[in-house]
Amino acid sequence: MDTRTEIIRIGDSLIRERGYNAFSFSDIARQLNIKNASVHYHFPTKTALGLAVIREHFSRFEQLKERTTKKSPLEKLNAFLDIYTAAKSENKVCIVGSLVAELYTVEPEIQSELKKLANNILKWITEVLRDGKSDGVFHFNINERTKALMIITNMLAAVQLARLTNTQDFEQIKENVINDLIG
Amino acid sequence: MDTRTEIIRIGDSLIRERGYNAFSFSDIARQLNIKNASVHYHFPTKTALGLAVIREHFSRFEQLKERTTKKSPLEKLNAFLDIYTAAKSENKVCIVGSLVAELYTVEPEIQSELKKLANNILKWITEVLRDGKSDGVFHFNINERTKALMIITNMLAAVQLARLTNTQDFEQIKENVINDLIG
DNA sequence: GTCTATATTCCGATAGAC
DNA sequence: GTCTATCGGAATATAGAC
Repeated sequence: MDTRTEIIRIGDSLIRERGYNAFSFSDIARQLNIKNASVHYHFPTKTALGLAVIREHFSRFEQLKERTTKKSPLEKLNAFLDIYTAAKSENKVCIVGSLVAELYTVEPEIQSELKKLANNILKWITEVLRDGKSDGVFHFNINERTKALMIITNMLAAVQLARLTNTQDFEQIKENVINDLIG
Repeated sequence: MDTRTEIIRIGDSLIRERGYNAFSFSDIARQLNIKNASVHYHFPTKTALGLAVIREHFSRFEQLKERTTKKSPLEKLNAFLDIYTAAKSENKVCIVGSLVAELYTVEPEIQSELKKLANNILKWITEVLRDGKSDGVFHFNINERTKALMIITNMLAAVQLARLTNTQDFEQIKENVINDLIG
């Protein structure tokens, strides 16, 4: 794999495990057995790397949407929830939940890119819920956007809380999100 | 107010607004018109200050519990939700949601104190839900601990997401948490 | 309890050789 | 594309005067 891609992968990992302000180019260099300055060749500034990391998540989310276009709303939702299961298994939080805590310390470009990502996700989940409801598969009596917010907040904070309470709590929350919707 | 208390107040504010790794003793000194070294007189290390901030929240939570001992479960829950409303009004996140994102960058004492706080909150909300259910005021069909987790994750992430999506989203989530329980 | 001064370390970033 | 070397700045922390 090329160095640029590896840098993004490690950067993402460090941000979601330790936070944006806690990682340095040296951390990445060390893991790749190259020098600090070499990382700067690929990403002149930390902001440039931060943007690339968010855009990687953007791209993966677009792929998830494409991959599931012809699937059922339930399958779509499950594909989305799997993102958090993967994060939890590595004891990482999601990119939104990580960067939002440090939002006012990062440059405006990163802030606005993160907002775009969060709103993009919210919009898609809202549509999935609407479709699932008209199919008669999902059951809820509030507007779709609010229901989407309830589910996203459950999952986003579930991976965060999993670091502090019981390991099984994450699975309990995830299971309940689905059961509440289809039960 | 004495300097020590002021330092805790400003430290808490900075942690919840910008994150633990993004604030410095100089930030606090500047706001108090004193010098870096004077802050170190009150708190020899950043870890000592971080611990004091968490313990301040611990103490406030204990006060909330005492203050509401004779109140109804619904009033207790509302008092708890008000913590997040207050945070949201200042565009801050809650102390747990802030520090958990940087958990693996802080010293073990802070990690363990934060775990104690989170589990203490979870335990109390679980009991409040159990009481409200036996009173016939709260309605839900899953175990109390899981329901408590659902509510806490909703609120914890609601203040975080409020930084990225619409301002009204927080109120929508809060309203739905209550309605879902009593409706 | 606050100050000046300073030690140490680390970080983001750049210049220029290879 | 990676290296060595280095700059400027900021952070945590301490010593010692007032």
